[in-house]
Amino acid sequence: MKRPKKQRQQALKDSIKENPFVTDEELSNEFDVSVQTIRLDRMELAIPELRERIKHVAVKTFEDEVKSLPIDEVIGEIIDIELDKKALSIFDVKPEHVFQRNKIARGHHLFAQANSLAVAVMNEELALTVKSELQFLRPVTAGQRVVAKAEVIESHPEKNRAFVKVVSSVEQLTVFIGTFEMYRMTEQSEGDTE
Amino acid sequence: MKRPKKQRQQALKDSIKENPFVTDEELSNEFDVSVQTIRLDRMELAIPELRERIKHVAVKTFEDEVKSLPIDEVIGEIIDIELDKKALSIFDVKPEHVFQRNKIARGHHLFAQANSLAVAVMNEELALTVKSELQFLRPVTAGQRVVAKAEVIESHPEKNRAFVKVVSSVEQLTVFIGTFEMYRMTEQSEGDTE
DNA sequence: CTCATATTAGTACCAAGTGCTAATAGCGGG
DNA sequence: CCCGCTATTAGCACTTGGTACTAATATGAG
Repeated sequence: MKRPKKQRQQALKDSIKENPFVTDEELSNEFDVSVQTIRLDRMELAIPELRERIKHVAVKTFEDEVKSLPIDEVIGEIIDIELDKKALSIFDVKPEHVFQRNKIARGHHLFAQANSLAVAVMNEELALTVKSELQFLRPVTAGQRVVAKAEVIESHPEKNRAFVKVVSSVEQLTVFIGTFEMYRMTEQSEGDTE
Repeated sequence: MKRPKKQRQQALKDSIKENPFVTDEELSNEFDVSVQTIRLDRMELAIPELRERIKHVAVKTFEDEVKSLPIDEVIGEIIDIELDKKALSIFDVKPEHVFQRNKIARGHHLFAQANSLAVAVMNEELALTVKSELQFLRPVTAGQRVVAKAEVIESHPEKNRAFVKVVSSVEQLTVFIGTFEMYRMTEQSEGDTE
């Protein structure tokens, strides 16, 4: 017979993690054991019942929602902003942001934080990035907090352009510098083909 | 007597919106009516029961979570790769990648695709981006497929440096150009799984 | 074979409901 | 004052997805 109580329990854990909305009965079909066995497994693994799992997820989002809504599409949390002048955001580097091998953050996360901030600092919400130059000066690793400071260094409202410089640092040490040429999409002006 | 059926229902709506985790019984205390009245009210207002409300919130977050995860590893699907020479990937722009207002893809996704590809084309997996210059030539919208072509244009193995140029296009039309200066983290390459 | 563990079955019970029927309250109009 | 109407309340059966517990049965290892 299938001896794999351990395997089943591992698979069970994975399965529930992947889809917390699954009932014991569905699981019992999936693993071809009785519902009771699933229940025993859950007890041993200290996995709560469906409703508690769902509630947990819901509570989490509900709490997050308050935080994430105002900033919506921004990577990193905006701490301070002075429209058309400067802005500041922080981004905590977590394991999912880094290369597995050396724990160094992938460049596009730093870029995303800086670019989001550059977009946010513009007085228009519909700002697009036209050009940018980046320097990745020091590697950033998981667990570090990156503070990005954006500054509008040149503004040409008549041409719908502005230049934003973003400097990101970890504990006072500069890790990234980017300059962004931004385009303001006032009204429906399409085709920013440059 | 309190005539306010309408007021109560309005208050009920607000109350549930503010805290979806409240049971009918709690509501019946809050409004000093019977549980049945609360139920009738919910029916009239088409407000689902507690569990369904919670589930709804949970599903919403869960989907968001899955969506926001893929900014993890390689962005875009690598179609063809010739190490140290060139590589090609495609990236389908989906609703979650664009600004809600004008459906234009956020810059960091294009960057992420290009940067990921630049990293991938390097013979080392532990390649870091040092500098880069980007041009966002045309807006890309949801539903479009971005094809990125990376080419190693200069290689200095002795200095552990290489320059990669990435050109991204949608239907033959160039939308993005980026040049990346990459740094090889050679070290002594260990077990190369992944 | 025997013993422990694993699994299954079955029962009672719970929370938070739905769905339904029926009783009652309150009040306004004729 | 009674009629009729809506609003409210009560009560019961049933549902989901469980918990808690007991008991029976497999199954495998020593």
